[in-house]
Amino acid sequence: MTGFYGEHSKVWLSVDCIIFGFDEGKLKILIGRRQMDPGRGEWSLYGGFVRGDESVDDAANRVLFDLTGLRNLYMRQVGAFGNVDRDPGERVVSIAYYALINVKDYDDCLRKEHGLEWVNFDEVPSLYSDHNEMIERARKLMRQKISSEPISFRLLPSLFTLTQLQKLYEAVNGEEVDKRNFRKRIKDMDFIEKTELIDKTGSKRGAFLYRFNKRAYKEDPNFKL
Amino acid sequence: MTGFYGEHSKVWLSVDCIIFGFDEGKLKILIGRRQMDPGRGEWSLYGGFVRGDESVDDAANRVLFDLTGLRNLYMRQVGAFGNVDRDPGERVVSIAYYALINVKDYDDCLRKEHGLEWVNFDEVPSLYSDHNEMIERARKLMRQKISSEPISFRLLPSLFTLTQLQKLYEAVNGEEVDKRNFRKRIKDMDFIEKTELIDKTGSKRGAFLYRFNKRAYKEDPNFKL
DNA sequence: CGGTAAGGTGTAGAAATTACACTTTACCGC
DNA sequence: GCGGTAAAGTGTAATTTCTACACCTTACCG
Repeated sequence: MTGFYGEHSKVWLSVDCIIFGFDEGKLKILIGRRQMDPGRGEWSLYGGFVRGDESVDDAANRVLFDLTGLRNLYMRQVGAFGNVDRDPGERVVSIAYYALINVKDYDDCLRKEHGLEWVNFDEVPSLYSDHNEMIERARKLMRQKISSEPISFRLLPSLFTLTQLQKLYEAVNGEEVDKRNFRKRIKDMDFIEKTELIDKTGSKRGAFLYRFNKRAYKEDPNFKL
Repeated sequence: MTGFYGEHSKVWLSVDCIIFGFDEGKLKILIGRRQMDPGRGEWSLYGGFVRGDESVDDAANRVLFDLTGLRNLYMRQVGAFGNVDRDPGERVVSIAYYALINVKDYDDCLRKEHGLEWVNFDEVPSLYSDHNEMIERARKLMRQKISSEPISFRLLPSLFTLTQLQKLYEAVNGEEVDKRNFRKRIKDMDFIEKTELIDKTGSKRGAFLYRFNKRAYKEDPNFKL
């Protein structure tokens, strides 16, 4: 309520994206070598500046689309990072977002064009500026959400096996869970539907493929894993 | 990583504070009449602009101190609010913070000087711009935190009765809890210490006063309410 | 000195969570 | 074609946690 509109308080605003993927039983994020000064060449999250004619959320969506060619990704704000010297050049305040994508949906050429790499979340190198802090906070938030809302399916193909789903939870939470207890909980959620299809890539025997039924979830949104 | 430093992407940055208090068995927040254009006269959160030489967190702390005269308040970021037209005048992106204070610690003269009022959380009027959204998100976050971390004591005097503590939880969660079950959970937490002091203001009989022992909590940080 | 209003206390049933081990299946290599 | 292998799939009992529930105590007040 106090304050004033004055040039001296203007800042550049950017968004930075923590893009989670899940592959080969590991939680991954997308990082690349920074292609601008300051910090050129350092490992970094992918980001962009907020334009004058778009909301901060829109900016994040734009940056994500630019990067992945995908719309309607699951995306949530992590928060604002606003230390004075967080950008060695100018004052830039950044709003971090995390997003979930199915690695298979992401065109690998596009990834290479942007010079990005999937790296295991727990082998992330030292990143530019405060980006390590951002990813830590993103992971905490994602971990909370993934156990109370059905967002895990955003990290998997639309058809998945229970073993895949379980490994995903184990990767995110960093601890193993009992197979039978896990599957018991799955059975309680009718919106996780067993199909007649079988995946043979993961085992000789083959495993039933399951599917998340969004409509059924909306009617009885009781998710807990 | 893409992007550029360009004047057209600069914005004003402000902080807005959701200040929670607890009094007479109700959860309250501080709001006032906006004293500047645009929106002069509307109910509003208390806020301020981020200066060039301070971090966003520092700005929130400064604004809180300016308002309350208190340091080291419990404060957490709610998030960035960045719709293009959220401020009817200029483009202003705001970072919301919530803080917890013990109403008794807050000098009432200071409150009046700033033209602020304590209002019951569930009777908050329509506020300026997106401030209602901010307080809703703040409450969700606070509610989560208060059940897993010992921050409730920030809303109470350093000596409090179990009934006070229980009423606080009931107010925040919006549902009543069983007295015996509540007290059972308290007994499990050794860092909530019974003193020999008795409060006679709340009842004829008098109730024992309790105290939060921070040091003991650190040794065994198991909080759950 | 009786009424009143808040403080304080324990137990039993229900529900949720955890621990735990063996059989099935299909492919692969010999 | 047969044994080895590696993942899929399945149920029960013990423990723990959560929930429901009612009565006596105390000190002030009129």
